[in-house]
Formats: sequence, C-alpha cells, structure tokens
Amino acid sequence: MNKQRARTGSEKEYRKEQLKKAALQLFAKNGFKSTTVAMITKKSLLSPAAFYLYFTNKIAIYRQLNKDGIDILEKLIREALQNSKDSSIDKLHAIAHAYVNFFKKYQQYFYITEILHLGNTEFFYDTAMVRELEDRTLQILGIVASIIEEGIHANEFKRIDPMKTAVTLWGMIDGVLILEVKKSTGFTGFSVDELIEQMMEIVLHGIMEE
Amino acid sequence: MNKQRARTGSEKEYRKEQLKKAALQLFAKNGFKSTTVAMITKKSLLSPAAFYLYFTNKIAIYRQLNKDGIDILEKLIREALQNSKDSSIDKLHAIAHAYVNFFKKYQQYFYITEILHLGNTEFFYDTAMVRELEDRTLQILGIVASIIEEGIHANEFKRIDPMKTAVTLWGMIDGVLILEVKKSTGFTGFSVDELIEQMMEIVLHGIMEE
Amino acid sequence: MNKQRARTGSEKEYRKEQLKKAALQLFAKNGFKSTTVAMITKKSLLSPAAFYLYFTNKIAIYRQLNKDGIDILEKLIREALQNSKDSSIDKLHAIAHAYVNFFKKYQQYFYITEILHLGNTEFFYDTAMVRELEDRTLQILGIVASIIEEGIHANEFKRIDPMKTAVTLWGMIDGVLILEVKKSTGFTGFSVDELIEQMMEIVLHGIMEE
Amino acid sequence: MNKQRARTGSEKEYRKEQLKKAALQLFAKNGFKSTTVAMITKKSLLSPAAFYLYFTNKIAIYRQLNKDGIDILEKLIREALQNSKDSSIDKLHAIAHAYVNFFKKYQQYFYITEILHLGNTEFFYDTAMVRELEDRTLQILGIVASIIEEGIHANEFKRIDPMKTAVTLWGMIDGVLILEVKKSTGFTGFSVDELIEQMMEIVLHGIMEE
DNA sequence: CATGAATGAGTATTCATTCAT
DNA sequence: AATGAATGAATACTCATTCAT
Repeated sequence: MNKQRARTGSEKEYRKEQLKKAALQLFAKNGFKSTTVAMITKKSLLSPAAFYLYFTNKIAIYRQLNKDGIDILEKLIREALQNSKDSSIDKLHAIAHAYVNFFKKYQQYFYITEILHLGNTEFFYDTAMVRELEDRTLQILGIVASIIEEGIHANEFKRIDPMKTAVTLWGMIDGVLILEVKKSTGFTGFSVDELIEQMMEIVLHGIMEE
Repeated sequence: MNKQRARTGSEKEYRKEQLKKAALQLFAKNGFKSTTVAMITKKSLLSPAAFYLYFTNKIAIYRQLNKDGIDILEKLIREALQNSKDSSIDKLHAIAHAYVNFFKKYQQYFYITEILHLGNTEFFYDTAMVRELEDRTLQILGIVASIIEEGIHANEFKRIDPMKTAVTLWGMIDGVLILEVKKSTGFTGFSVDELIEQMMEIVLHGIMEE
Repeated sequence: MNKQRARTGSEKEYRKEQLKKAALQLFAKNGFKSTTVAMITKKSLLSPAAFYLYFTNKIAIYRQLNKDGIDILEKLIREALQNSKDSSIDKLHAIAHAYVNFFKKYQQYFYITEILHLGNTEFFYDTAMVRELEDRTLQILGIVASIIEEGIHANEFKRIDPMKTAVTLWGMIDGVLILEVKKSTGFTGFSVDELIEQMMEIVLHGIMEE
Repeated sequence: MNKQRARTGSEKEYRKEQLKKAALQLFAKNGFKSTTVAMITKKSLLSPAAFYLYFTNKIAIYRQLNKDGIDILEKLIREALQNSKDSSIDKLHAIAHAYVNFFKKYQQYFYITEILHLGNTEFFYDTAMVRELEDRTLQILGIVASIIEEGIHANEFKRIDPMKTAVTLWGMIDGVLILEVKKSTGFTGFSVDELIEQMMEIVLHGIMEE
C-alpha cells in the first residue's frame, strides 16, 4: 500500500479534508450510526487507524462538519446581503434565497446541520460545542431580525417582533425544505422551488404593511 | 425476573402496548439504530427473546408506531374540524391547532412520523408501507386544500392554489415545530406556542383577501 | 385452540405417531440441528410444550426414529427372504432388493438410519442405545452371512469369509445408494437402479464359483 | 490474550491455515451447524472477530475446505497412477488405494467432501461452487472410466459400460469407507483395510474376463 | 393432559477503537 | 506519520426447554 506520509502541514490538512469530504457524503446518505469509520477511511484511501490521527472520535468529525456547515451558511447569507438592494423586502428575499441555495448546493451540509442530529444523542454531549453553535445561530438570526427592524422603521413591515419573526421565518423555510428531504415534494407533485416561492409570497404579504 | 405470563388476550395486548410504549420513548430519544431490542424489553420488564413473541422485527415495531402516529394525527384533525366554526379561517386555525396538539401531547409520535425516518434507510425498504403513509398524508392534505378552496369561494382567501398552499402550510408548521425539537426555541427565548401563533398570524394575513 | 386431550392410550399413541411422522420428514429434509421442535409441533398441530409430554428430548425422538427405521428394514428383509427361491444367489438378490426398497419407499428412514448421525455427536451419547442398534445390525448381517455360508456349502459361492463379505456387501450397497442421496446420480447420468444392477452383477460374478 | 499480529503475508497465510485446520477438525467432528465460529477461533487462539479478517463467512471456510479436499484427492489419485504399473488392474488397484489413503490420512477432509454436506442445505446454495465440484468429480470418474476402457480393449475386463462401472465403483468404495465412519467396522470386528481388500477382490473378479 | 408465554444461553456478525511495528 | 491486524463489547435474532395455569 501507499504509505504516503503527510509531512508538510498542508498535506496533513489535505488528508483531513479528504476524510471530511468522504464523511460528509456518507453521513448525509446513511446517517451517523450507519456510517462506519471504515467506510470513511476506505473512501479516503486511508487506513482505519489513520482516521484517529486526524480526529479523536467518530462524533468529532461529525461535529466538525456541523461547524463547517454553519460557516458556509453564514458566508452565503453575508454575500447575499451584500449583493441585495436596499429595501428590507429585498434583503429578506435575498436571505431566504441564500438559505435555499445552501439547501440546494450544500444539501449534505443541510442534512447534517439541520436534521441528522435529531436522532443522535451523542451529538449533544459536548455542551460547549452546542453552545457555540447556538451562539452562531443567534448571530445569523440577529442579522435577519435587524433587517426586519429596519423594515418596520421604514414602514415596509407591520409592527411585529423582529426576533420572533426571524425565528419563525427560519422555521418556516426549514420546514418547507425538509419536505423535500422527506420526499414529500415527490408525491404531492410540487417542486421545492414552487413551494418556497409560495411560502415567500404568503409570508411577505403577511408581514408587509398594507 | 417476573415470570408472570400474559394469559388472556387482553393481557397479551397489554404487553404489546407496553413494548410499544417503551419503544416509542426510546426511538424518540435515541433514534432507530441506537435503540436496541434489549433496551425496549428491559424497559418493559421482559426478556429480549420475548420481544419476538409480539413483533417479528425491530423495524416492525417501528413501522407500527408510525402507523399509530398517523392514526392519532388524523383523528385529532378530524375532531378539530368537527368542533370548529364554519369560517375557513377558523377551520384552518383548528387544523393548525390540532397539529400543534399532536406535537405537544404526542411529541414522541411526532418525532417518529415526521423526523426520524430521515436518517433511517431501513424504514423505506417496505415500499408498500411507504406508499400507504403517503396516501394517508395526501388525504389529510386534501382536507386542508378543500378548506382553502372553500375559503377562496367564500372570498375569505386570495386566489391561491389550494393544494400547493396546503403543502406549504404543512411544511411551515412542521418547520416551526422542529425548531422546538432542535432545542432552538430554548436559546432564542421563544416558546413554540408564541412562534406558531406568530406564524399563523403571518400566514393568515398572507392568504386573506384584503 | 383445540385443547383436545389424549385420554385413551391409543389417542396418546396417535399423537406420538403424529409427532414422529412430522419429525421424520423434517429431519430428513433439514438435518437434526436445523429441525426445530417448534417446526415439529407445528406440523403436528400441537403446542411446543406438548412435545415434551411425549419425548424427553429432541434427540430422543430422533433416536426413536432410528429404531423404527431398523425395524422396518429388518421386516423388509425377512419378508424378502420368505418370498425368495431357494438358491443362495436368489436370496442375496432378494436381500439387496429389500435394501433398495427400503431406500426407495422409506427414504426418510434411510437418511436417518444411515446418514444423518454422521455429523451429529449428540446421537452417540446414549451408549446403551448405540449398542442396541449395533446388535440389531449384527443380527441382520448374521442373516446375510448365513446365506453366504449356505451358498458356499452348496458350491454356489467361492470360499470367502461369510461375515466379512456380508459387511462388505452392506457397505457397497449403501455406498451406491448414497450416491443418489448426494445427487451424484444426477450429474453422472445414471439412475440408482442401473447402478445397483451393475453392482450386483459385478458382485455376484465376483463371489460365484466359476 | 496473545496480541501477536500477523504482519508479513506469510504470517497471515499461516493464521488462515491455523483457522482452516481448526475448522476442519471441528466440522468433521460436529458437523457444520454445531461448529461455531467461536469454537474455531478459540482453537486458533484468536478472537471471534478475527475470523472475519480471514474469511467472509462461516460457510466460506467450509466451502474452502471442500475445495481443498478435492484438490488433495485429485493429487493423490494422479500420483498413484504415475507410480502404478501398466496393467489396467494395477491401475484400478492404485486408484482404489489412493482413495483409501485419502480416507485414512485425510479422514476429516473425507468427512467434509463426501458426507457432511448431506445434512447441510446452506452448502448447496452456492450453485456455481456445486457445479465446479461436480465437474471435478466427473473428471476423476473419467480417468477411472478410461482405465476400464483400456482394460476392456486389452481383454483384461469384460465388456462393461466404463463410466457406469466407474461410478458404481466409486459408490462401493465410498460405502465401505463410510462403514468406518459409522463405527460399523468396530462392532463387526473387521478393519477397513480388510473390507476394502475383500471388496476389491470381489469386484476385480467380477469384472475380469475369465 | 395441554398450552401459550417466557427465557437463558447461545449464534453469526459488526464496528469503534487500539496498538505493535 | 501510517497501517494492518486484532479485539471487546455489542446486537438482532433463535431455540430447546420450562412452567403457571
């Protein structure tokens, strides 16, 4: 076998990336429990033992992928905001679009950050990590809330609780996207895009000042 | 060990219920894979072998719980409709309320029927069962769609696609409830009730004829 | 369920026969280990527990079937001798024919008495029983040997050791029949009958005085 | 436990041999079903899990032993033929002797290749393998048949069907050897050697041209 | 006598993790 | 640093046998 050693730091980083890439795909496809370390290392052309040079645990790589997912999402949202027009409605639209983008282009991260923990108690054992993820989520929600607040001040939106609305919005989009994950879009005959569009129409009508 | 035997049919039924109850709690907490038959039987004060007197498989009890969950949800929705007033808005409200009730009083069923399949490929092997669940979901969605249609004819609602809106609505509520499952309600500082209320307000405003 | 009680002795005997009949078929088909008590009782329309009213063990019924098999074989051989002509050759032919008959009409007994013990150490634990089976086998072999002896005295056969020849003969016939059991007759393209005929021709030529 | 690791390829091969050796003995003694993977690994001073580093299955090692057995038998027969004299009788004798040798020196292989399948349905699932074994058996039988044919042309033997006689011969020898397996040689008071000798005498007399 | 229910002791197989090299 | 080998602890499922009724 090729006993290539990762002597330079970048080589080591490369190996780690390989492992994460493989793990991401496998976790998204099979879930945490059904993905074995052997599967991950095989896909990465490494030995099972090598895994433990890069990650302390199977759960560790899973947690790392979670953080990466949040990073990506945050970046997408910030970019979207920069490219959006000034009106609050446009900004909200842009954020929603960014979230849908995250779902579509990084679906495997979406699975991991938004869904798969749910049946996976190990994940929540590392409370420090959980708190960090919560903080970062709050930050993003804060951005959304501040846009809503701007919209209220600009008389674009009704007088609604900005943070509460941000959280609600998040849940609503999540829920529609999860329909796709559950394959519920298939048997109902609607695409996610249609449903998201429908949702945004309803929601924006619902919060706009008449 | 307790060597009490379930002699009568009702006792046997009782044992089966015990097993289902235990399994429900464990599946909801740990997911399918991480819940072992031994855990279920221990909680039911039975030996692991006894499990197989009542269910052919581990997946069998899981599927049964799924069907039970749908039964409960359907019943709740039908009851809610019977007790609701005539206006379409009230009816929609009643259904949403029933769904939230399902979530709150039968949360473990909610986990199983709405979330946990997602990381659980075995579940989908029984295609006949999947199709049955899809059909029943479509039925419920059909009820919602027909209410929306009524609302449109009565000029209560805008001219929106009833079925598409029903599906969207389902996703939105689901998403908000899942926030609670994800413990996201905790750190954001809002209760599910608040969020659902907020959502319904936005949504109803969004679809009502001005 | 039908809780019919076997009150009379004959009823009890009937149940026992039912169990043996079912066991015979199942053992012959699946071997000892792969046949479960549950399979036997199900086929006999009895409860698993009832089995133990009639037999102390799973191995016990197996041993009983063995004895039954020997009984049948012995009876067939005795009948064959009574109906055969006077010459020793005819008698030998008749015995061989009886053995083939045993194989063909009571094949399941043949499996049990001649083959299946072989991978089944439990069987040999009951040494008293083993000895009994050996004695009865010796008796039958004794009959064959006495016929050979007669044949020698009558100058039909060469001067061979009668008992040794009887044992050899037994092995040879057994071997040819076992070819059928091993499905070796299938792929070689010959029927058991042909092979047995061929064997008898060779053997009789081989032992006859020229 | 011994945590010695098989590092070199040859060491790994050695471990595999150890496992096969242990399995061979156990299968021959207890049959397939009653031999557990744990028994095999214990005898090989390995953990049960290690078994699966060397074989995919329990049935896999069993099948491998079968092939090994046929290899050995074939080699013994070919060697015997090379060392035998020219007459067909001598050749037949040599082959019979090789078969008896196989039985005596590799008795456990004999059990596995000739007997134990019989009560072992799993074995026959791999139809490709079964056909391969059949083909190789036919080849060996073909060799025997060709010798008989030569003998007929050389006026050593009567005009008999060569292949049919080969098959019959195989069955007859097998049967006599199986007597030993069944412990029938013990209580009758004859050794296998005596019985085989007796058999060969009868058979050769039976097929020789007078 | 008859049985349905129950279980202890197994079974083959898997997998995260360790470790000698 | 890297790995192939090894394993302890599981894990779903089976089955001969027992026993309260």
